[in-house]
Amino acid sequence: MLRLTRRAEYGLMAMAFLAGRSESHISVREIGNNLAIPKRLLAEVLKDLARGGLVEGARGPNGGYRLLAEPELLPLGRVVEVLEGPIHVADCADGGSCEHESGCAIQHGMRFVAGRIKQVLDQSTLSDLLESAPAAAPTPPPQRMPV
Amino acid sequence: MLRLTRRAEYGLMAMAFLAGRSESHISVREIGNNLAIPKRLLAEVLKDLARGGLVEGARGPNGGYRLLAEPELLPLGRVVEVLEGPIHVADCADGGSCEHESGCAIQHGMRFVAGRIKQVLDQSTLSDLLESAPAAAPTPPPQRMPV
DNA sequence: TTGAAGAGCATGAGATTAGTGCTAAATTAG
DNA sequence: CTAATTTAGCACTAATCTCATGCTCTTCAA
Repeated sequence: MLRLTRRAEYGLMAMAFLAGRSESHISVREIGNNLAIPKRLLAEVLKDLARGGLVEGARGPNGGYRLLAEPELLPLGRVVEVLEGPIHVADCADGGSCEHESGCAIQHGMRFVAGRIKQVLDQSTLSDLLESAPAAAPTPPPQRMPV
Repeated sequence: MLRLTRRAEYGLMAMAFLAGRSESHISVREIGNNLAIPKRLLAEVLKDLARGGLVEGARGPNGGYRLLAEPELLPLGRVVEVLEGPIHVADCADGGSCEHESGCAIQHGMRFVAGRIKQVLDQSTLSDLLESAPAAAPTPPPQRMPV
C-alpha cells in the first residue's frame, strides 16, 4: 500500500500544530478542535508521541502537550517510527535475508529502493513540512546504486 | 505503515525473474518453484499483471507468461500501481483538499513528501532492480519545495 | 482426446487499523 | 480540602484489508 497510517498523519498534523504555536502547553481538546481530528484518537497518538520523547505532556488545568524536539532538527521519519514502529517497506528489503533466496535477484535492489524511501522521510524535517512557502526542502546528494 | 503489499513484492520478484530469462513463456509453476512463492497466489498476481498489460499469458502446454514491457523502461511504480492501485501515501497529501482544513498547515508539505516517495518508485526501473552490480540507479535532479 | 496451463470468480481466515469507553493519577483554582 | 481539568493507561469493538486457497471454465499443444 505504501501508505502512512492515519495515526501517523494525525501525529504529523499535531506536531506541526504545536510547532506553529508559542504557548507552552496545548491541550488535546484545542488541537483536536483546530485540526478536526477525533479527540479520543488524537489523545492516543499524543500519548505515544510523549512515550517516544517527542512531546511532553502536562496534566491538570492549563495542561496539554508541548514539543520537546526542535522542528528544524526533527526528521519526519522519527515521528513516523514513534507512531508506527520501524519502517518496513518490504520483507525482501528489510528482512535479514531474503527467504525466497536462490531465485530472488531483487533483494539488493529492493534494499536500495527502501533506503531511498526512508531517506525521503529522514531528510525532511518538521519545519520543512510547515513551510508552504519556498526555500527549505533539503535535496539529497546524488547517489548511485552501491555494489 | 508505508509498506508494499506482499502481492507487489511477489509481482516485482516475478517480473524480475521473467526479465532475467530468455525463454518466451515461463509457467507459474516454474516461477513459483524458483522464488518459493505460494503458486496459487502468484497466479493471481500474474493474472493482474496480465490485465495491466505488463505481461502476456499464454495457455496450454508450454504456456506461461512473458514480459511485454522493456525492463529498462518499466518504472517500479507502474508495477506497484497495477497490483495495488494508485499510490496513496496519506489522505492529507492525495485527497483533493484536506478535510481537516483550516488548522492543517501541512497539506502542501505532505504533498511534496508523497511526491518524493512516488518519485523513488517512478525513477527506478525493473532493470535497476536487477542490477546488484554497479551503474544504473538514476539519480533525480535537485529539487526545491515548490510554492 | 487428453493433459497442461492460464482466466475468472468466490470465499475464508487472519492481521491491522480506526475509533471508543472507562478508570486512575496529577495538577491547578477556588 | 475540594472540585474541575487534563493527561496516562488499559481494554475492546468494528471495520477494513490482505493473504491464501478452492473450484470451474477455457485455451492449446501433443
